[in-house]
Amino acid sequence: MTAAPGINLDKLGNIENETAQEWVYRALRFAIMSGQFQPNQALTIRQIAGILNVSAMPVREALKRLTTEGALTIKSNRRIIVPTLIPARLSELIELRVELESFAAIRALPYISAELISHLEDLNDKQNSAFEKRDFQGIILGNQIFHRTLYSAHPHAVTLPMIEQLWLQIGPLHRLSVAKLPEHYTHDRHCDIIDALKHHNPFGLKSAIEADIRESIGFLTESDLLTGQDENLPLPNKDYVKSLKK
Amino acid sequence: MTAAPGINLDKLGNIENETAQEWVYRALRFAIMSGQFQPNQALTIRQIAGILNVSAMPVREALKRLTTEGALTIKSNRRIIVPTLIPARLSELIELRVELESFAAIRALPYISAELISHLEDLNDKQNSAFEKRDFQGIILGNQIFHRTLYSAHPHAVTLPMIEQLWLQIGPLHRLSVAKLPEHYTHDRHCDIIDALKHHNPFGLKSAIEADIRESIGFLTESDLLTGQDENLPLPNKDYVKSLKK
DNA sequence: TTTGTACAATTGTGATCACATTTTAAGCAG
DNA sequence: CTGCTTAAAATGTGATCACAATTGTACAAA
Repeated sequence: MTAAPGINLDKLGNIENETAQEWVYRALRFAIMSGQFQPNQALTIRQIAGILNVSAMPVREALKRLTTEGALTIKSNRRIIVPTLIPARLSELIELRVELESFAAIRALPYISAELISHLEDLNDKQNSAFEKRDFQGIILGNQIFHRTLYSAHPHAVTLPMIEQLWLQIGPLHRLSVAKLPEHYTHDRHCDIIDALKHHNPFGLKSAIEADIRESIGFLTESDLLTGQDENLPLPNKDYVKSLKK
Repeated sequence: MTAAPGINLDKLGNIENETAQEWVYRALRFAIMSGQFQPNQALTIRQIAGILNVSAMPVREALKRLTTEGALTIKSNRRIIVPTLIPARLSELIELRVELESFAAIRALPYISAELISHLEDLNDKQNSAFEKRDFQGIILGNQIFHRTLYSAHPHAVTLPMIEQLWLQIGPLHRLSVAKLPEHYTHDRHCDIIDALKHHNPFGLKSAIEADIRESIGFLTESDLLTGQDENLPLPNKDYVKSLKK
């Protein structure tokens, strides 16, 4: 944990042969996905470089990559900020999460082994204990590891990178959603998921995944949202269509 | 069109206030998506910089971004190449395309206007004339514009960037698939799509989209594939799961 | 207190250089 | 012609500098 005005950034352990740029990218990605950045927060190259003790070069490449993934936004003045989600966009992201994660789970179903199921049960136990301890970070990460482990069972899971991209885009709201979770948490949907896996039941799996997603963040669409407009949301716009008509 | 050993790269027109990096990114992305690069082809920073007449800096950022999107692959020796798709992976990408594009089309359905439908008909006419002229580039781009226009009808189409990411990943095979298209082309699926739009029929829309995708590239999975193994395909692997078990 | 202006600091971008590693080419022996 | 060694060229990465544009701040005028 590093102290800096407004930026809360962990230094991740180095992987051998890893470039500095890759390391910075992982650190920033981890921070965003676990909800450590606030919406509308500005990220500057030199500041991050100072915190992570590298030159500006690796940082700017990492920021550009995250911008491409929709995790960050470049404003018109070229400043890089954490995007603010408008409700309509968040709603679309959640619908897409339901679609993609159901798809990935059902695709992984044929590859689920008994060992993997017991492993998922372990992961779920850990997350439940994190929940009891009100360890928000543990809840967020535990939930991601659970889902990632499930979808990764498929040997060619091309869907997983896209799902993680959605997690990234919703990331800045994650801390808020987890803080509000106890109000909406009624049933352990992960158990439903595991049950569906045990019975090789694709329909039950799909509905359990959907319920898990909606109960964890779906309620955010109805209120609670920072409604600050973002001038540079990378939205596919009607202007594009109009320009084609001309 | 620029002459260079093995690299066929158009210079796109500049957009006002566009950074050099963004311009290079668009040019490379366009080239990949329209199938101008061969699988396994190496792309070097200095060579591209020379062709586009910019310094190395914008090029490396653009290449990094495309790597993040799965459009390019970094080999273990850090060289950047156009990835070679193994059949299993291509098959997964096609399934995901069907899923995502059906989803995007149905989501766009409520926003379809009469003008948009007539515009889609125009686009389809253009593509058909490109087909008669055996203009491969025109077929590829026309098909993408048709689909992009349809999905963009939704004002918050968060799905479109992901769909384009899939097009990017399949890009290197596009030229091959279009060249083989006449053998498999039997019916104008775009007309089916437009009909479904006119009747506000989501089920017909979904099946038309699916048929369109499968008939355009689906047959590639059965043969024709360069089966050269790629040592660094960014596959979510079982090793990850195993390492979690440990 | 509020408003306006000039100056200083900060920002992202692009270019260039140094360096370790890898690839290619050349040279030579068999 | 083949196989091996060695030198030269090329490559990606990281650091640093210059520059235009933006932002922040201090100070003066109302």
